[in-house]
Amino acid sequence: MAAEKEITIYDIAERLNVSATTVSRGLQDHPTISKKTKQKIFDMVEELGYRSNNFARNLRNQRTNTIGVIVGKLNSHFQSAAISGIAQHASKNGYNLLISQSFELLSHEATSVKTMFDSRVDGLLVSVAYDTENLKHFGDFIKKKIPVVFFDRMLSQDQYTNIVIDNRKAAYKITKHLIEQGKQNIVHITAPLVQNVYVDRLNGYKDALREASIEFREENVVINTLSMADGELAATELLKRKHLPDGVFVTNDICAVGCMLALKQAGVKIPEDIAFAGFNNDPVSRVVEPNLTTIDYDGYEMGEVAASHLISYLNGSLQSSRTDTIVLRAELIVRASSLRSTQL
Amino acid sequence: MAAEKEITIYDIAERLNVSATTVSRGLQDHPTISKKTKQKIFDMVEELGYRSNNFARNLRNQRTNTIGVIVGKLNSHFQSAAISGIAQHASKNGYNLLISQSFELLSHEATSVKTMFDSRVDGLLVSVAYDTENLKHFGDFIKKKIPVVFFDRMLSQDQYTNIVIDNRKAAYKITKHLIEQGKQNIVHITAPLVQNVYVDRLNGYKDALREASIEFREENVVINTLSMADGELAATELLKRKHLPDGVFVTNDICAVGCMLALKQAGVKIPEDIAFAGFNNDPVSRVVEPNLTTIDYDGYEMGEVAASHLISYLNGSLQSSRTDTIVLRAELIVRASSLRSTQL
DNA sequence: TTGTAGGCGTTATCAT
DNA sequence: ATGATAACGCCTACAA
Repeated sequence: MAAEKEITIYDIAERLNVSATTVSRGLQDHPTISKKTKQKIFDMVEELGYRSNNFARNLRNQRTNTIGVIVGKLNSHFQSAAISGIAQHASKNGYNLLISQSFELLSHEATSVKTMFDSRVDGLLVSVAYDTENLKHFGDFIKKKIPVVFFDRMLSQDQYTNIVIDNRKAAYKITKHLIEQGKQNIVHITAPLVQNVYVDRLNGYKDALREASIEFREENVVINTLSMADGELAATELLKRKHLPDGVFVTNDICAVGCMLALKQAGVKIPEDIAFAGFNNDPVSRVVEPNLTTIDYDGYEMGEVAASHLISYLNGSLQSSRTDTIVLRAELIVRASSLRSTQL
Repeated sequence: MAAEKEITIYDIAERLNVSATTVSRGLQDHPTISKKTKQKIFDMVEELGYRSNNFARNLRNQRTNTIGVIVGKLNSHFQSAAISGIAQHASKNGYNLLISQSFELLSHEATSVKTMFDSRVDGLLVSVAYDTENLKHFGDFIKKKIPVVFFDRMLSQDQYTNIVIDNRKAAYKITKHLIEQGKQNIVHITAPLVQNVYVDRLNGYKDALREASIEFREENVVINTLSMADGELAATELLKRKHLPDGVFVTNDICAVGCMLALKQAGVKIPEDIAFAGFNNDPVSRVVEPNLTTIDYDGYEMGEVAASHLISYLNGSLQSSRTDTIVLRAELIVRASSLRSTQL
């Protein structure tokens, strides 16, 4: 495949009548190389169109300058925003990205982890799959002390760094808001209670109920995989109930929208009959009618923060504190889907 | 950073009392190595937890097993679906991905191309930026005969392979549909007419007008960057016109939705006053009310096809035909935003 | 069927 | 301030 021969530091050295060592050092801005020599080197680099060979360098340096990223699905608003933030920060710092998706399945995730390990990534950024219950499959990384940073979802405070939001508080705030609108029988639609994300949100929901002296009822918690179709299914289930709920808090905007649309089609008035709240501030939340009350948090920022922490570890500036938990901002955005008509 | 020493083929060779050459060959399933020896090698690989070092291999082999991907923005429905498809196919074939975004700017794109070149990717998959007018910045790749495959957007039939849809025909079909609904004064909202994608869609739009003997009018073409906000801006502009259009065909669902929402807020009835059509079948097209008529085409599939073609080149099975243009399926999806009320 | 030897391009060590 | 040398781990002519 390769046509012409690649220019190496030897070619430069030869033209300049210096050693390859000098060229190598000059390229790295080593202090012991004179300004004049460095200038000559850089000029020759330009002239010959030299590009350094990462493989030789990585082979020699035992590091790859590559960060592995594992997410559930690339094509969700939140995840792709996070990747975008990661990509931005990584490329700014000279790191390449190896991206793979788990399709929200532990089995795929484990395979990806192995691939990443075999590719010798310098570190890993992960948002775990729905059904990931423990972190055993990251054992190789622990053993080799390769840093792993989890973002959005987390399983353990102990061994890893996590970048998250305060899910419990956010869920509390949004549930409280629904209660303040006069709602008493609030259904909570969420994903399997494996991830802290969903456990915490459920707890926040319970906190708000408790505060308002509303009894928590098990049947008001609906579990699915938070797709739009799941939202529609949930709607048909709700419609069969003897007592319709008067509020629904879904842990994902897309699913909330699916549910809202199906209920509307069945003649339910939103927010009068049932008030709605979602989570994530996905663009669709401003398209659905009425606009969806939600929790806003910034995937792009979360990606940036996760990448910047990982890179700090890699650069040695944060070696000692490998188990931070960083909590990012998340805020309630009130829209028409949850407001009494008098407020509209 | 690295703790314990890595296992190499030499370690395996030593334990087995064979040469490293034999191990290397065994690992590659070379025909001249006996079945028995191969088995012993694989067993020892398992026992010692050997993983091959890509850097050494790449250094030696002069290829990277890495594919570069450049897209406009990661966080758009279409692009992330495409990446998802690419990632899937690439990983299945043992290729890594280097992903970067141009933010729809030629300047960023050119930088990315350079980075990719310096990273010595084996090939490139690109969806060019809005303002990319020529492919000069891919010159290094041509010179070195490194294959580049363009998807969705394309600039030239000659030097590269392109994976596209028939944009002209799709635009023709959807415009014709609007005309069949009785619309005569149809505005076309699109991106700068640099990309074939937008030129072709404009031509399709014109084709349909011509066929119906409707005069094409320059002022009915609105150019922006197709964001939701751009759609809102376009709406205010339309509202100022002496004669409101009775139909709008936008080359992107997100922008169409922004425009629809703003018009609705101003009291315009859709589809009675103005019928709407979009492009891409983004999920929001089924959320907005009325649901948006659009053109469906599959980003995931396009990504897969693009990746599979590139990989075929790389594997040598397609060397000769480096300039195919593959046209994928795209179909009209009619929804309420464009139907006369009698049809509803 | 297996082994020997050299090189891919870079950088660290030790020397000058 | 600069150089010679070895090593990173793998692959492949050539030899046996």
